Amino acid sequence: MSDSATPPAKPMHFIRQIIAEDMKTGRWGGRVHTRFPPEPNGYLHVGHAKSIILNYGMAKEFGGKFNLRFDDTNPAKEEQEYVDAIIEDVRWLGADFEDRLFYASDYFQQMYEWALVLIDKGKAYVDDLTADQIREYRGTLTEPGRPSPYRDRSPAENRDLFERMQAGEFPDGSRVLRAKIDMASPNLNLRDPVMYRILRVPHHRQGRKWNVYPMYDWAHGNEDSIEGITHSLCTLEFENHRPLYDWFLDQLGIHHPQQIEFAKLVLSYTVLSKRKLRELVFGRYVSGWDDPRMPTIAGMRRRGYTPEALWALVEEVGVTKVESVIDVGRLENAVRNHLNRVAPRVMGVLRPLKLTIENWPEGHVEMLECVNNPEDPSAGTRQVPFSGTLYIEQEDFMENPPKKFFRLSPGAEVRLRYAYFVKCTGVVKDASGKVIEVKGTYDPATRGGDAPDGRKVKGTLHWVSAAHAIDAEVRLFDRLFSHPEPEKPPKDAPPDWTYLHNLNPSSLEVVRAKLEPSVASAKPGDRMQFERLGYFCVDKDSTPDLLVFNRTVTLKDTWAKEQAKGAA
RNA sequence: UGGGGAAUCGUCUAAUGGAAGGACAACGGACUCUGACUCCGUUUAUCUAGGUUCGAAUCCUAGUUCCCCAGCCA
Repeated sequence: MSDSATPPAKPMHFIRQIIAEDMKTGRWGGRVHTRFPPEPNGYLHVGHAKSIILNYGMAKEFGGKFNLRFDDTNPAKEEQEYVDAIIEDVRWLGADFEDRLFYASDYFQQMYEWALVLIDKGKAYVDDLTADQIREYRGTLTEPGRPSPYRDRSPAENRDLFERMQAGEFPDGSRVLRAKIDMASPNLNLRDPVMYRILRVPHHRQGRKWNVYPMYDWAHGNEDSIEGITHSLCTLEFENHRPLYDWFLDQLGIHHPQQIEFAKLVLSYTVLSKRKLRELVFGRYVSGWDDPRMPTIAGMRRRGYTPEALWALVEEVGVTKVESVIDVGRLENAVRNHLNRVAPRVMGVLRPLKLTIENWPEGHVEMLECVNNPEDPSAGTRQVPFSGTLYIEQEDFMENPPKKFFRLSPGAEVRLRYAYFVKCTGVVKDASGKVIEVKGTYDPATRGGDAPDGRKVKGTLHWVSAAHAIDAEVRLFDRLFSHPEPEKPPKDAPPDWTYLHNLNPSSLEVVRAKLEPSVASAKPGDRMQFERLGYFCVDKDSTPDLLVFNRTVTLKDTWAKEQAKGAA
């Protein structure tokens, strides 16, 4: 086998395998057509990102098509705001649905006619039982259900009643249309599932045209069939629904896609259920759906995560039927990996400490050349001003340093990145004894950062020139929850315990930072590395007077880890 | 106590009867004008018990654990 000519093959996860096999046998006439079918009742999160990337990725890989389809079958819950947000998120991920933006509600007429077909075949009936009665008649997990007294109405009567349901003659909840399947089935989904309910409310796209709205199980296969979907990918909890998906399509005798279930992506240190995400937003625990601490796509985008990183993560964790929890560290790592390659570097000081160079010529300023991205020579260089009054990071100075502290301390010499070697000669303290200024001297021979005498220093510090630095607000984020599985109650949980008790009280810290002047022209959405600190992204809250940054993710910090070990 | 799924390093994932491999994490080291990146090395796994086989993560039998299902939500 040749070595270099063979690109690394993508892992043959089971869905890729099924599709590859179908392509080989020509099962769908050489077609692959997938879809992402969100309900517009909330924002998309990282779990949806997996589904989007999987669906679009398979279509793309096999030369097929991908649809975005809103499953807007429940007007009571759905809103245009969510439609708009979802479209933006799907596009941002790079999932190109071209002109195939669809709405389930556009198929309501066709579904209605198909329902009449089932009625005429004696496979569906109108039931007058109340919701409670239906539940009671359904039986339990271990006992079969009983037939509704209305189960054997004639097709003619059912047709009349169903048409009058749609005509608005009956109140909400008074009747439903049910499929006539098997009240004794061990699969509860097959015990005469409801196909339509009366909901005399306006639909966000259809207005008042409909008084009956289809249920998921009835609608979904129809939608897939109408669009010519070949592989209908969904999550594990729909496995129990597959027999019903198949039953409806078989009864109708229409195009019948294959439903395939996979395990959804779950992340540690966060929650992903729509209900809980809503609660975080509307309970004001976060600033909104796009709060950078949220696992929503909008939140991740605002925080500075990239689509490439999300794609890499999804490819790395694979696609299986095993329910698993992905360590959020893997996501962060994927983000670092991508940003390391593409993010320009700048210097910024998050917690400024004044450093005065005592032997620096009064008023003198030098422009120093700094590399924009060592991983990408084509990114070039920039000039950064250096002077005798600087800011360095507070944590880069210690008056009484521990062993292996390579940074500045009295008598120690360090390099200021791209600038000069500096030796600490003293400190200035305030009345409380806190160090408020560090004094030092520089070695003029080390301009650019190299000592001609071959002398080495262990530490290199980032810095900004005080007179030239710009101020910025920087938002530092920590995990929203302090527990890897925030929904899991502790052993001694009080009765009123909820996952909100695991909210991390210090997930947000805001600091005033000093940044090198080249950053002044940055625009919202711009991403960059602050050297030695992490990756940062300009936030939309920025004003002409003040840039606001979100810390996307820190750099790996083995020194911090070392210290944590010492502290423990 | 019905039905449907799933069990492989700490985590995620390969293997399709023929040497249990990779990624992340952890640990140790090299390199370094970012304690970053990169590179090298180390530790750690087939749910259990039987069986078939020259050979089992894979096949068979019995069991165990976990997840999903009793919405007029999707």
